[in-house]
Amino acid sequence: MVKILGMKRLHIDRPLTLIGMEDEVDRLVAAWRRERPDLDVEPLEVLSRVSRLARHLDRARRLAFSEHGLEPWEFDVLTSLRRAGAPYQLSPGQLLTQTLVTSGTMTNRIDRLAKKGLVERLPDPSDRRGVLVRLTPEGRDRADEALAGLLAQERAILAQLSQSQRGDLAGLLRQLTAPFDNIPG
Amino acid sequence: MVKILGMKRLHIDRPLTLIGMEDEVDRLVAAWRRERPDLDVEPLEVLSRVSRLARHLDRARRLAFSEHGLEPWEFDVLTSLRRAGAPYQLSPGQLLTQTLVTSGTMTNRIDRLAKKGLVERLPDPSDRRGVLVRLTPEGRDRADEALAGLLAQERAILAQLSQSQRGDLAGLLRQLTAPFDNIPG
DNA sequence: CAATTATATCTCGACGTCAAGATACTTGTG
DNA sequence: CACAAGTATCTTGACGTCGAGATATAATTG
Repeated sequence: MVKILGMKRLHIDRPLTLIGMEDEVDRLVAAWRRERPDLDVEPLEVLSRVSRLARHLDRARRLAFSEHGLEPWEFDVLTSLRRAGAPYQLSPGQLLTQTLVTSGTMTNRIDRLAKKGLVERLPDPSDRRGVLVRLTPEGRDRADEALAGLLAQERAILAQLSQSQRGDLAGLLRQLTAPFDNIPG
Repeated sequence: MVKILGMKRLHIDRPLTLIGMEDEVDRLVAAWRRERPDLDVEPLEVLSRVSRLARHLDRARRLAFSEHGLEPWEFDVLTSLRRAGAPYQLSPGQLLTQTLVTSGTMTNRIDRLAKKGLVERLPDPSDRRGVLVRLTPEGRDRADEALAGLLAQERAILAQLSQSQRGDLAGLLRQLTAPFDNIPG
């Protein structure tokens, strides 16, 4: 790599063959530096990796869940209810905020889960506009099984990192997500 | 927090009020530890944050791009071509692997971009099955503008971290993405 | 060189999501 | 208490994606 005196090149040359492997984002960043040497594309080093990794995780999860006959979106809803604790019920509105989807989507999801017998809709006794969505016993079991499978898969992916690296990574990511999660982003 | 002797509790108590803010995943993990104290949910600390952050980034990007009259998927395709360098052309197949979508989706995307005059389809002179997708001058300009906007936004998000933290984060993420990007995941 | 297999792209129908608006109920105000 | 504003959920239509299969061309093999 060419050294350019006086130019802000804050990233450090890494001997990739020793420390780790090159990834798609390294290639992407190199391409931008070639095509747009006037731009500082350092942000992509972090945020493009986040997006791409998320994409890969989606695919991997889809696979893991299919072994339990669940779609990712089904898992999201069922586990939100499961986490709520007995009696495993939340309003559609509470489910919205947890799953980051719109209300139309959630109505549709609840419909389909109810048809499969994994949740049931109950009238909210304290607000007649409202509804409560409750996990059925089968829904609860399916959620628990799928969670165990997911964790096994995720542990395998994270085996790339040491325990302390995982802690560091979680901490750094928290710093980035906290503004979104706390300020109504 | 309760201390449980003899139990593997590898995460470290952090004084959140001093070091940073709690995020949605902290709440999620706390809920699981309450509902399923038998499970080790540590993997979620990293990978759920990756997924949720990616989701937030999608939304933020959508906003940034809309100022330039582009959708995120349009940006993905246009910038893939832009990065390729002059004459800014790639086959649909090359675009597939860069954007992680299926061939049916890419056909559709190219159709729509061509209708907007941002790309054009040319026959591949060396393979009559093939097609080349080429950026138009306007397509190139739009890609460059949108990229500048995106980088500005991402820099703002990353201002949460110091320079060295950004470097650390990029490195840790690379270790996780490299297996997906190199082994045909 | 014919037959087979592989590759590149496109077509098409099903599906999930979103955004905007509709409906029904509740809360706050005077 | 009446009325306006707010809230919770559902409905609807447009849209983008996927996945399986179709078509056309290339590469391989005997």
